[in-house]
Amino acid sequence: MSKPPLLARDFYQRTTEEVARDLLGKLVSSDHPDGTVVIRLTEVEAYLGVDDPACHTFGGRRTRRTETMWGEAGRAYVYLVYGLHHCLNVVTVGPGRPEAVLVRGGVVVDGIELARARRGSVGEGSLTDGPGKLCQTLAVTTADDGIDLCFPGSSLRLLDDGFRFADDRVRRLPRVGVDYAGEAASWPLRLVTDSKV
DNA sequence: TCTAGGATCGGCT
DNA sequence: GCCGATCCTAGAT
Repeated sequence: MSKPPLLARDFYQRTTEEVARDLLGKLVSSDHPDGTVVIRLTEVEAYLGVDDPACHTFGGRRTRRTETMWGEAGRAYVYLVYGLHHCLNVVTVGPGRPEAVLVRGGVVVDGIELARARRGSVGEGSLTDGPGKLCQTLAVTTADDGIDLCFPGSSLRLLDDGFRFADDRVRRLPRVGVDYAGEAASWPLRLVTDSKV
């Protein structure tokens, strides 16, 4: 496939909800010694920082884990949930505004053989239909926390090949797995598209 | 130090 | 549809 341009820093330096919407349809490219896997994003969730009870930085929490979210936009925030699954996020806005977009799902558009090998014998549809699975497919771990997604030499990058989902293909739903966040659990910050690309 | 709980997944009923 | 795995993180002591 041809080589689509990198998303520039200013793409991420907007409101988190704008970035989340525009991330749908963009490409995530992951380079490792065993090869490259590229996916097109079809599902994301916005996390709105210190005023969002579902966000790791709610109330201004700043710890070693969340340090990346407090920094520059356009970097990867990777953490471990339930002790065994990784989650990939994209830091938005800018320094001092610890907000991010959680990457929940996509479809593999390049490196399908490697993706299958990493995920074991599972059906095509279940390759990347969840944050933990997606990280396994892209071989993303906490070692990738803080990576600059705008830097051409990074092993993890976000690309724009010009594709965009039409507004009528984007659905806004409540976020998943954040019941503990009270009313915020029902905020429609989960953006889903149908995965037929 | 110690304790409680989690931005999930896959297997089982 | 329900439930357990599994261990890191954060906050309390």
